[in-house]
Amino acid sequence: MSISREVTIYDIAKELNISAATVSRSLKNHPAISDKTKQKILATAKEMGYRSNTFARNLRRQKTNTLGVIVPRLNSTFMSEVIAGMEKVANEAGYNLIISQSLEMMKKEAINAATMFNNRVDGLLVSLAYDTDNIAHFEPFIQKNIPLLFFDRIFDQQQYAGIVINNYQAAYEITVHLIEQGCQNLFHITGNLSRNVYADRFNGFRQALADHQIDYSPEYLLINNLSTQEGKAAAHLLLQKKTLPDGVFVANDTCAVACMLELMEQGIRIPEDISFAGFNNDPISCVVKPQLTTVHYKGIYMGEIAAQTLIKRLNHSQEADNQTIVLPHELIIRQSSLKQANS
Amino acid sequence: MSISREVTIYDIAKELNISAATVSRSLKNHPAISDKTKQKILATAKEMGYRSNTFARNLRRQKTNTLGVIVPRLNSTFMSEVIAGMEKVANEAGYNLIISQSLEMMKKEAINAATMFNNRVDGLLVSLAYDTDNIAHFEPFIQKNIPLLFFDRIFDQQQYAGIVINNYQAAYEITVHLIEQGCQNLFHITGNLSRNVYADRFNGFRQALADHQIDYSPEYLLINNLSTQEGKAAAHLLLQKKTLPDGVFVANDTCAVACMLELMEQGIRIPEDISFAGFNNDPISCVVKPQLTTVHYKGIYMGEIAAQTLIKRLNHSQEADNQTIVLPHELIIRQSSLKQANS
DNA sequence: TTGTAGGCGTTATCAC
DNA sequence: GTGATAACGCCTACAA
Repeated sequence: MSISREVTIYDIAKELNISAATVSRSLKNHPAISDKTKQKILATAKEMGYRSNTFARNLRRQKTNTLGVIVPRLNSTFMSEVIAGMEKVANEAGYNLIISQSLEMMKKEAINAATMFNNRVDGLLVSLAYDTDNIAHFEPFIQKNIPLLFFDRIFDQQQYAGIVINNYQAAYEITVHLIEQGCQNLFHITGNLSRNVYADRFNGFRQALADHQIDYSPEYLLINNLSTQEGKAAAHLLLQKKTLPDGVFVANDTCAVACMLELMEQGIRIPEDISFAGFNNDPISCVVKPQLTTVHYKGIYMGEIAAQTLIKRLNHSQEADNQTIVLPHELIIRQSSLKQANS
Repeated sequence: MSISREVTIYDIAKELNISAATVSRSLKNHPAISDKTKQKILATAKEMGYRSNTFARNLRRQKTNTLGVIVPRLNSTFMSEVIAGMEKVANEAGYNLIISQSLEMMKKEAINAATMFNNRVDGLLVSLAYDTDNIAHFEPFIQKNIPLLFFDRIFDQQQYAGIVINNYQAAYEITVHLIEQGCQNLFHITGNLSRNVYADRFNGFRQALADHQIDYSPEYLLINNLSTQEGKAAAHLLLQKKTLPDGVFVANDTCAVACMLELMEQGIRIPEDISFAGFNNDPISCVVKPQLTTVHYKGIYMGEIAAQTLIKRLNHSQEADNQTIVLPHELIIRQSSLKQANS
């Protein structure tokens, strides 16, 4: 099967003995063209198998109708929900999504950003990598006034627009809940404290302790990458302590569940000996026994809002509000993972 | 901050008093250009903040370096792994990924396909929607000889290239395993039988029964959308049966776990009363108690292979083998969900 | 209401 | 080795 040349507006024009300009206008439904001409052109276009050439169009209009997305990892429950939400909104608004993952490395994030820049994305949505400590690699976007929007893992809330939840508040609430269940000896497991999500959760945790006259010591903090492996390791670390904590708040569910299961394996009773709380409301959190108390926030929704906000900024150009948007969260109390309820 | 015009190869040419052609060649490291000139050009290009214009390039070369991906849903554990794998391979090979979801609707799948076509993707990766019963909407790709590759949920293995696992074999094996554990009264829950994955799993199931002289009756088959809700509903349906099955094979883990949990809620003992087996090795399958026996196949790997295969076809043009590739799977036996082990 | 013409930034083909 | 030039397909002043 030979690859026939693409049909262009010139071919249509020639076929109908009119100008290419008229064809171009008709195809975009320009008001100045008579209905009869339009009709005729649309018909022949379809008949000849015409499809508009996005590049020529982009080249001409200096616009791509494409949004770039950079996330730490694509294969996490939360992130896949976010992406799903973004795709939905973008698709409905006629935008395409170019997606890439930094694999939690600032270096790859920078490379991805450069690729996005060269691909002339109209706007960029970013959730930062684990070790990103500056955003020089996004400078080109800022300088060229290409809308840049962070979500979830944002950068300097004051200076750069972002979509987040109130991690501080959520952590505070869930810690208070643990305290109200009778925990006095609380432990916190979280990620890199230079990422807003983890720093905020940690601060919320500390404040809750302070507000309830519970001492905090650095001994009660463990920083790891929040993976299943590290959760398991954390369990063993806990077991080596002189006094076992009676409550553990982990900054994500994956790690919380891994830690919980390993402790149970080692004979610790949950929640009788230790209460647990996680973060994210991952499906595993309600399947595990005992079920895990956690913080819920809707990934799909965050993705939708992020895409909407970016697109709005694209349309209304600069004057759109550059505020950081804080989405709601919700405590999911699952009594079975908490002390009081079962004792 | 004013948006300055983009730097082009002409600007560089003018700056250095050479021709644009030379600049173009230098930037692509053409061998015919002297090292000295190259050096000079590269330096000024960087200095002037030049970035190549993808559209102009694409327009000229009739190639986009972009792969399209259409999946049923982005927010499933399996699919996010697949996408992660694809992104990795594509990225390394210098391709971008445009991703969209059909939300399990053939109609949306068709719209997405049209968008991909208009965006001139160099190739297309597709996992079919729940209700897709023909692939007329991919005809334009086939006619234009644009490589089209199905994965996981493929179409007519004989005629169209695809990446799959041997669903038949996997289902056969897991069913035999249930039988070997002592199950005599087996039930199967699966999805739309016009999708290869579900049809094949069903056939494997039936063959295993036949090979072990176990009767099969349509009463022992339930077709639903394999969601959590339907899993729960399935549990109640089972409870209404005159005789409870002693083994259930569900075509995915999500539904299997939901069904299991609901049955346990209703007082059924797993695995003493009913053995369970699922499919996919979703994280929840090893967190749930009792753990679920299941079939594992690596989403990331499938994504990588799919992208690699497509890109290979892109490079070696037509003569590449158009065979369907069957990837390995693995039975994950978790004794606790199976009768014999505990009884 | 329609047509003309020039340019968007690159690269391929010829020349030299 | 390097330069001139002509597409690639579309859009949009400006003209008619």
